Amino acid sequence: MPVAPGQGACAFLIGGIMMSNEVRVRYAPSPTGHLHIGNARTALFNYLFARNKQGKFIIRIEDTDKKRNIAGGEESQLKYLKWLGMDWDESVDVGGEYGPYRQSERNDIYQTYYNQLLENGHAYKCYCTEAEIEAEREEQTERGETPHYSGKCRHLTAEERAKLESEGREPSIRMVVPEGKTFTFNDMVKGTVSFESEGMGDWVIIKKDGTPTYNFAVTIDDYLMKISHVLRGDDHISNTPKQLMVYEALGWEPPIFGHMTLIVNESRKKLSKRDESIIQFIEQYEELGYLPEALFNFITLLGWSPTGEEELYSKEEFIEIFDANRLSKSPALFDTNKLTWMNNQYMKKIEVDRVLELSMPHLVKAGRLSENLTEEEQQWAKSLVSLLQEKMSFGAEIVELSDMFFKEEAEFEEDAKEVLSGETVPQVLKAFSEELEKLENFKADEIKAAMKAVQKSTGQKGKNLFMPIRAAVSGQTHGPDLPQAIELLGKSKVLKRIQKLIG
RNA sequence: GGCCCCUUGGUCAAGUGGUUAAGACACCUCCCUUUCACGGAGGUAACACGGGUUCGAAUCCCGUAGGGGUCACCA
Repeated sequence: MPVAPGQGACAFLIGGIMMSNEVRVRYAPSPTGHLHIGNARTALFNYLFARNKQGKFIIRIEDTDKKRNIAGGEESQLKYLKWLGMDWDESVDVGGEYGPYRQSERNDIYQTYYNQLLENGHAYKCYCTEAEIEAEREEQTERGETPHYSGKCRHLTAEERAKLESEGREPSIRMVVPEGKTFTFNDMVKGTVSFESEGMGDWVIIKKDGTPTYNFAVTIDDYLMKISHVLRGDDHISNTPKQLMVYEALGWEPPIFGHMTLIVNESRKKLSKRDESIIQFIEQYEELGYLPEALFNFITLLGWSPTGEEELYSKEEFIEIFDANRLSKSPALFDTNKLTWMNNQYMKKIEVDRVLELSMPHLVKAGRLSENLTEEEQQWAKSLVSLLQEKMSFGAEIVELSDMFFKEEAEFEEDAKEVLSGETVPQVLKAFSEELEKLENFKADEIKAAMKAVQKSTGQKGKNLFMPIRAAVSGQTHGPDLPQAIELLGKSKVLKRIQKLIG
């Protein structure tokens, strides 16, 4: 069966031996910052694709721009990939047979190949200075042309080169862009995409400082690391022809490319790091007490959809059902609202102890609890979390949800004031406080019984019974299960609040 | 501006020539619960526009409009 160009073969014959073409994909972060949701999604789809195909998932660190690398960037990237639940087969930390996995350690490798390109005439040294190029660009712009390098160093003679070098000029190396050529590839998500070489301009593959540029390093590495599919963000699509021309110049078979849409913000633009409408770093979600499995689930459903109607999946299920053909072609907006809902779905299902773990740091930070709790306090905190668990969307929410339990006095909302102005309220509260006084243990079931007693003695029931009590005790008309909330509040605080109202 | 890509409810989205155009979030209503919440049942709401092709188009083709991406010795 013939295979479409650029499709790559699933299997091919070498010397009569059937070699299976293993799926090898990579996530290639540049350690310039923390793990971003957009990058996390790219990593996630690569991971899912690899695991679904029983292939390899590789992480390569793209640190060719020394100026932009930040301390701890690499560790942070790996840490949060792991936190989200991913694991990998080859990388800087676990090694692998195609290393090194840090581009800054592969300079000698790049050298081999740019020398090859220099020799076969696909690349040349360029002695232009930054100022010269800038001037050229300005001229072109003034003339209304699309700025691109003119290629003036392309045909330098050996003498001219020697002269420029004797002036102390450091060369960069540029790719010779073939004229009148169309680069076409079959994109896994977009279908057939093509670019004309016209107007591209001979681009730099090696900077003056000797380090490779992104498009060059990526090509060499992807090939040498036997990457079978390059699944990356849409913003890389216009880099593809540059990379294709390197593959071609070196006589290599390119991988299959797939360009996934970007995640956009509320104004439908690519997320910028400065965007404040959306929390952008995975680290921040961890800090806020989100669940990694929920985030994993949510991000996977951004730009990809399963066949059925179910939306909640575990990592294992996603691996099972992942199909790159179902990647969306149009950009997705990050809907915080839905993430919140989804995280709550997971929150309701996990063990109380885990919710407690997610909540404690926030209670401590808010000054509600101290770090070292007595056995009794620990128990109380656990009950509190357990009571609020089903309402929590993420850990940090515990602070506002538990507000009423930490205030000496209730703060009354408008609705609550209205409830408390009811005619029958005083008698209900009075009766209730008398019932509470009698209680030995002050446990939820006793409290519930006390309410029952109040109902009998006052004749008030339903809303007329519960709302005044809730409002008096919490200052609100909404909240968690009343008897339990009252138990947690504690006898003295509850009585004090009620007595204050009935004078 | 050049090049490339995209366009189904407010949002995420299913849909691959014939459907009453799924489902989820959000919103609204009702039911359940002696309160609240949970849960359950309903509801409002979409194929950007204009031409073709076809017996038939959200689906195919061509335009138009809108949006986005990218144009570095950044990745």
